[in-house]
This record gives sequence, C-alpha cells and structure tokens, in this order.
Amino acid sequence: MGRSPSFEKGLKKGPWTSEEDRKLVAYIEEHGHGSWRALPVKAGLQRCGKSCRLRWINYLRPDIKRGKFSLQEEQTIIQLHALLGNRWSAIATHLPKRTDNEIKNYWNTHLKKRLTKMGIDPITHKSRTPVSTNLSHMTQWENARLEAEARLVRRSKVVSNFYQQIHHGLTPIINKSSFSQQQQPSCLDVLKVWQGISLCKFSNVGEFKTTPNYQIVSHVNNEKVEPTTLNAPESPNDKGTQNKVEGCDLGYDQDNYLMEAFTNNLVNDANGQGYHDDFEDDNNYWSNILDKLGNNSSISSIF
DNA sequence: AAGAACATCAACCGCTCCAAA
DNA sequence: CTTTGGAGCGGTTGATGTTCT
Repeated sequence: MGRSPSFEKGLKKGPWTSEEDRKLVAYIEEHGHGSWRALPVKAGLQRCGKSCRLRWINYLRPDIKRGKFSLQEEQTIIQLHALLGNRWSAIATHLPKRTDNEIKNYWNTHLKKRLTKMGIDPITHKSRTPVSTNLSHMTQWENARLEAEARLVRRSKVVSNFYQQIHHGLTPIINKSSFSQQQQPSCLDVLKVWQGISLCKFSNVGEFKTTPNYQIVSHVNNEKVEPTTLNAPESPNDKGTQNKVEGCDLGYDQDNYLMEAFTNNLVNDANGQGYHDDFEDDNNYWSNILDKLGNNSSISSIF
C-alpha cells in the first residue's frame, strides 16, 4: 500500500472549504462525476479523487437528508444491525437519503450506548441478563426474534442462490464465492415477514390468513401450512425445542415456538444440530430443507 | 471563568472486490 | 489465468463543540 497519493502529490487534506464544495458541486452538476480519479484536476481541486467522492457522497449530494434520526429510522437501524451487523452500506440502502457514514456515526455515538444502557449487547443484540428472570415476555420474544433473524440472514444468501438454481433446473452448488451482492434478498423484507407473523399473533386475529404477510408464508409448499406445524420436535433428542415449549408459559411461548419453528425450517441444520457455518460443504443441508418445504415452495418470495 | 473530560461527526486510511486489460 | 486500477466499504482519527467540575 505505502503512502497515500495525496501525501506524495502534496494534495490538500482535512475539512473542505465552501469554495471547494462549490467547485465540486458545479463540476458534477455539469459533467457528472465520471472517473473520480480524474475529477479533481478537471474540477480544479487540489484533492485526491477519493476525497472528492467521499465529500460528494456523504455531504454534497442533493438527495441527502441531514439532521436528527426519527424513531422509525432508529428502529430500522437497530433491527437491521441485528440482521446484518456492521454492514453500513447495506443498512443505508433501507434508509432513504441517509448515508452509510452517517448511520455508522449515529450507531457508534447514540444507539450502541443506548442498547448497552438497556442491558443489551450491541454486538449480539442479546440481553445480558438471564431471560427467564428479568425480562418481559415481549422482550424475550423480541430477543429471540432478533437472534432468529440474524441466523436467518446468515443463510439467506445461500437460500436465495440455491433456489435460483433449483428454479433453473440446475444441481445446486453451495459455494460462497458464487454469490454477489445483487443476489442478496432484502433484509427488510425478512423483517416484514417476521413482524407480520408476530403482529397478527399478538393482535389475536386468529387465523393468520387475514394478513398479507402471512400470505407470503402460506405459499410454502403451495398450500396453506399451519405455522405451528412447520417444525414440530421430531425426536426426543430435540430437547432444545421441546424444553422451550414445556418450560414456558402458554401464550407468548407458543409464539416463540412458532417463530423458532419457522426459522428452523429455513436455517437449522438438517440433523437437528442447529445451524453450522461451513454450510457450503454440505449440499445435503439444503436438499433437506427443500425436501421439507417442497420444491414448489416460495422461498424466494419469503426473502 | 477556565480547563478537563466527553461527545460528535467529517474525513482519512487501509483494505477488499471486481471489471478490464 | 494474472495483473492492474478504480470504486466502495468499514474502522479509526482528530478537530470542534458541549458539558462538567
């Protein structure tokens, strides 16, 4: 790597002046940015292209919203961070007019601290206190949901690609390197599905079929599927799930179970061992999942 | 009032990814 | 297949502003 070009060429660093801003905006408005590397000379700026790009993207672009984050935006950031981790650019795609840099700063200076104060680990999004003693049912459910979402999204790239291959009559090859950013599903859509399930359960609407989000889930296997039957414990070895059901109160625990069941069907290890990380070596893993869901299942519609 | 401590955020740096040669 | 260079990403820094003592 060595020293940066700006050091070698004696280019200006540090805060931008209004005159520099004016030159950059004027040039881009007239010519577009084109090659960032070539831009500074053409625009008459003593800056490196990288610095120009950053200034434009994070500050000067006309479609940027600045100022305080709304509650809705905060919630979205927290939820997406639980799903995606520090992938700020991916998070930013779900927050119109906000930049990844701004979101990253806001997370580091506000949200991270707030979660920590609330006793939630900002990295894992798990509660630091024992679930059964100190948290409300609602919080327990939310924590469990976030964990499940995180698991789900770790698999979503694979499921998405796998399903595409099935769709085109190809033998699925699970290979991490074959995925591109464009193939990734919208994580916010995953959230919407979850929220749809949870909301209709909590609002006591009885049959899920009344909500659009459940329609998405109900397409699994091309027929209506009762969510609670998605992944009933299959063996006495499946103690984790069974204990959860037996050890909890009725009501929210059914929801926990529903959620677990749904997630497990998509992301759990085929042997009931929990998910595993070297999934690209295990084609059977995805074959089993697809067997459970049926080849006509609309995984892609869920993601 | 002063300066120390803390908070904020624009900007930089090093790295990876990917397309083109 | 390998090399090269541009673009973009995430972590970090440091200047500036604000609050605390």
